[in-house]
Amino acid sequence: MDFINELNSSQQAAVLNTEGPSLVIAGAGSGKTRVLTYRIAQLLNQGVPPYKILALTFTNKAASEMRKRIAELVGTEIASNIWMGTFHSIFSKILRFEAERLGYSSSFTIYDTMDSRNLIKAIVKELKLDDKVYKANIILGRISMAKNNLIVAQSYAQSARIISEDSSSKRPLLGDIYRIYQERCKQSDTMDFDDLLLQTNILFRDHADILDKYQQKFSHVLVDEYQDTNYSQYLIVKKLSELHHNICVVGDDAQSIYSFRGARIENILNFKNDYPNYNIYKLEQNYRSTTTIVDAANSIISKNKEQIPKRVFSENEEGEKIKVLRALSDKEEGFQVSNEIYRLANYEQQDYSDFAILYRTNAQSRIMEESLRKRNIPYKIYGGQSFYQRKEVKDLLAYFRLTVNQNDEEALKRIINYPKRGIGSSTMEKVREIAIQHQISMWIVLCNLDKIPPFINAGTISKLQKFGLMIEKLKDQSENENAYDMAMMIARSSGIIDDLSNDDTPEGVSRRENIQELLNGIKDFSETAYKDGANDKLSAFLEGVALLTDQDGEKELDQNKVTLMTIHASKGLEFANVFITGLEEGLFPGQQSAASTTALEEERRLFYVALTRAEKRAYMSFATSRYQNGQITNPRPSRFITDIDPEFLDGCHILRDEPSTFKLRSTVSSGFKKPNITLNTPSVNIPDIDRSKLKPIDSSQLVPEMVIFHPTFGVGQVTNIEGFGMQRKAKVLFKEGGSRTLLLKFAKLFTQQD
DNA sequence: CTCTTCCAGCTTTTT
DNA sequence: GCTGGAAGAG
Repeated sequence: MDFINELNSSQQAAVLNTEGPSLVIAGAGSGKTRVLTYRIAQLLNQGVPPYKILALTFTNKAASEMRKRIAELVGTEIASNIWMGTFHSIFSKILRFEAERLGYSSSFTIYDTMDSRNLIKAIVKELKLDDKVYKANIILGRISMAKNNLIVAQSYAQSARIISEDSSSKRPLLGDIYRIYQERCKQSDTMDFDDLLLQTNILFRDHADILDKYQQKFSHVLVDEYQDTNYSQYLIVKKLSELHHNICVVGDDAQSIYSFRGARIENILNFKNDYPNYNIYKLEQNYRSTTTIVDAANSIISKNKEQIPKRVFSENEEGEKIKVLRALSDKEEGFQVSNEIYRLANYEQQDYSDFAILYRTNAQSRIMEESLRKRNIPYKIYGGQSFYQRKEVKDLLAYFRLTVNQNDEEALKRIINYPKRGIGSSTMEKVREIAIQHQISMWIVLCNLDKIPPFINAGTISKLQKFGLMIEKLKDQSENENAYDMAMMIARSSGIIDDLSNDDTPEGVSRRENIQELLNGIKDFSETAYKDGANDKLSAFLEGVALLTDQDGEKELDQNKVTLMTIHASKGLEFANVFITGLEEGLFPGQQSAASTTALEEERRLFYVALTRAEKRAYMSFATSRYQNGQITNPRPSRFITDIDPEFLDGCHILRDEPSTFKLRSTVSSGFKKPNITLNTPSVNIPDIDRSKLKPIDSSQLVPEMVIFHPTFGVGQVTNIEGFGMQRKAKVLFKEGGSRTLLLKFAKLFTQQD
């Protein structure tokens, strides 16, 4: 094991002490992945069989990266036998083995977030509830949080705290929705993402023999990014390692940035209580960044209260100070950033791939993009819609899902009328009604249309039957044909290929390319599986693909392009030069975070993540005026800039100028711009209009404070006008119905005749 | 049943 | 400023 000598002493300790509970605190840039991979290699060297090692990550990317690096140390064959993957993929594998115990079949399909949301919308509609109150996103969020905390529908309905929360938010029936949602998932033989963890917990809780089997099986459990685990994940890991106690968690509490999706920083903070005889290893030497960057990052993160004590340091050169850039507007911010990139690229021979522009929200990317394009700087935006989220890809995948699992209701609803077969929503509502009456899935209804009283006219019935027969036939063939042949057959016989080939717009061409890419991927899968003697059927492909997101990032990364991404997406990456943009109060830290200390601490950790991405140079930029949601705002510079010790900053004098500049600016702007009124309650002060004397008014004549009449919303007063031409909008406070923004291109407005 | 029109909403994101 | 969904028209 020569590689041990490449490690520093704390890294060595973390790699070599493989027995008992271990907590590895891995500061930013401290060689975390290296320690984790070497530790696994060390276990293998000690004679632990690869199939007894369970290594859990959050992303597929992290898992495949680690597998690759372990393969370099111990060979592909051994590396491929380690149980290494995301929480979701590993436990969906186990759930498929044990599905019958829970009342699912081993070929259950997986609902993505969109499927879950659509199902909730359908349930809200069926219950005839107001979808303005029962908003799908809120309900989904509540259900997801409940599941992540192991609160099943039954306990949800019994919890006093939850009942009072839901009744005070005027959603007393949320528990019923949760129960029906879960029943429907079960009936459809589907699990959502949270189920993969929740059902694993239920499996281990209710079936001691199964828990015992996996406790025996996994002699060593390792968890990456432990600070990002939620309660459900925490408990699975805890139970699995109860027998051998060989649990090793790696993470950095200072980089916990996912509480909004259920992550609990307490899991890592309280590790010492869960495993009192634990060993702690602190990887504190940062090999990535200059001392300036590391020290500046320390100076800001030290303001957080809840932390595991550590002292991250760097032995690299001091490097340049962090440059602060002030811009007059969001556009100018983009201009300054791209100018600086242009300068460094052309006069200091830096590659474009050495730059990253980071931002808090995706909405900020557009303006950055525009300024880079004007300067002819090549760039690549990460994030946004991933390949598997695209409509055409999801459509084809829905056919695959239905072929494998006919009860998959969301897949059925998605494709029964795509391509168009004349089966509309009213027909589907009838089918759903029958399904509810008989407590059966919609697919069973489709299979028994002949026995059903004639609610539906004969023509539509035959359309439904034709669709059912097509799926039935595909199902039969899928048991013999390989995934690729099946996929081609489905793409053709469903009519998807015909439908897309009629579209020669750029979007249509891109859709065809995406379908082709998916088909290529399946071909690859089939061939590899056949070569390896593995299952090459469509169902096997689907099991793997349901939990995939972007994997095609790698080919793009080696191109010479500037990287644009959210700070969240940048976690784990590094760049020579990093621009942290939009450092303004209300944006970063966000408006929402200002109220609570914990939220603010998380924003601060997010800032810490952003800053520690930089190897050589870091920039922090802010604008004194910015469009947010189509509204112009005059934000103040972020506290994150002012909180950093000024000795690390270059150009912080512009901050000292800021208060007066800001005051001046806001006085000037208030001279021509009325403050935005966002009251939801009608104001009594709006004068009435004599509705018998109305005359139409052209949008160009509209001015703030004018009282107008809208055919739908009635009398209101203009509070704000903005935009030009087609985009011109007016914000109007109506006597009844609160404030609304009207696009003047469409709105027909009237005013009183003089 | 399908297409157009008209808004409302809007952190972060993996699986 | 863009997108997705709902409502209303064809």
